[in-house]
Amino acid sequence: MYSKELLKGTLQTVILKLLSDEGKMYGYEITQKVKELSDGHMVLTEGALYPTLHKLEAEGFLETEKVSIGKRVRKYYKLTHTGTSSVAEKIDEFTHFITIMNKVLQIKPAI
Amino acid sequence: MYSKELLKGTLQTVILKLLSDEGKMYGYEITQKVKELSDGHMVLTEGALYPTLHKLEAEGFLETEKVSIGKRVRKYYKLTHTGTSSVAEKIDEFTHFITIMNKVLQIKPAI
DNA sequence: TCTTATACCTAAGAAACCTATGTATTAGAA
DNA sequence: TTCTAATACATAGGTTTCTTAGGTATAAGA
Repeated sequence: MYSKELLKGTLQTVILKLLSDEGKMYGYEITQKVKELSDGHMVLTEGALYPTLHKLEAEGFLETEKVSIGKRVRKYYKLTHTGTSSVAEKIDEFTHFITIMNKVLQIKPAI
Repeated sequence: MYSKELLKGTLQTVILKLLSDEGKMYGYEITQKVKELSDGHMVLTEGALYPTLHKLEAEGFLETEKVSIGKRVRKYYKLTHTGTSSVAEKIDEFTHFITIMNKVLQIKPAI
């Protein structure tokens, strides 16, 4: 089991990248996709996910579309233009961070 | 400029690894070493560093030795036995974290 | 019928960090 | 010689981000 502390600050990047790849997703779908891609190692709690989605929407990175599925309402999120242009930047930030950490820790690049 | 949010959770790992390599260091020395190794990209603020050092000491990972330099007192930190055996574990946690993030973000391993 | 999965959400608190501030010594430049 | 920058320690208050815990409701399957 590894420290969840390391995940801090990565949630926005993960959400934006997934939406960039998938086009549009709803909250629950994002939690499942993350679980799948990480082989169960990364689990997004809803208490972290939903506030972050709302924040990204409020800041203009995401926009929503409500879709009725029977009596239930799904809320789909997709990238705005601003959101789209921020994805590459977020990924770059992350890879840069890893590069620096590898230097500071003086370890071989992680797989 | 990259987000400082990503650094959260890495400070303990950085401190323990540096002390593992260097034997003993004092606080100010650690800030300088990190700046040097990261080519100026990572800057440890004192408001983050000192509380973390005190915490690691209180938890038994570090022990201290005071050395007088003229009228000034330097506080050297070094790993305890517990601290030494935790270093590899911390590094493993970090590399595991990167592996998972690369999967989730579906990007090529960072340099 | 009962449990699990799906699907949304918020509130309260913890943890880690930054900013700002304080104190004091030493070295170097003007 | 005086002033600034570097060295060296430390804490207080605030912010951000996350976890824990709880709430509501529909749908599917045992």
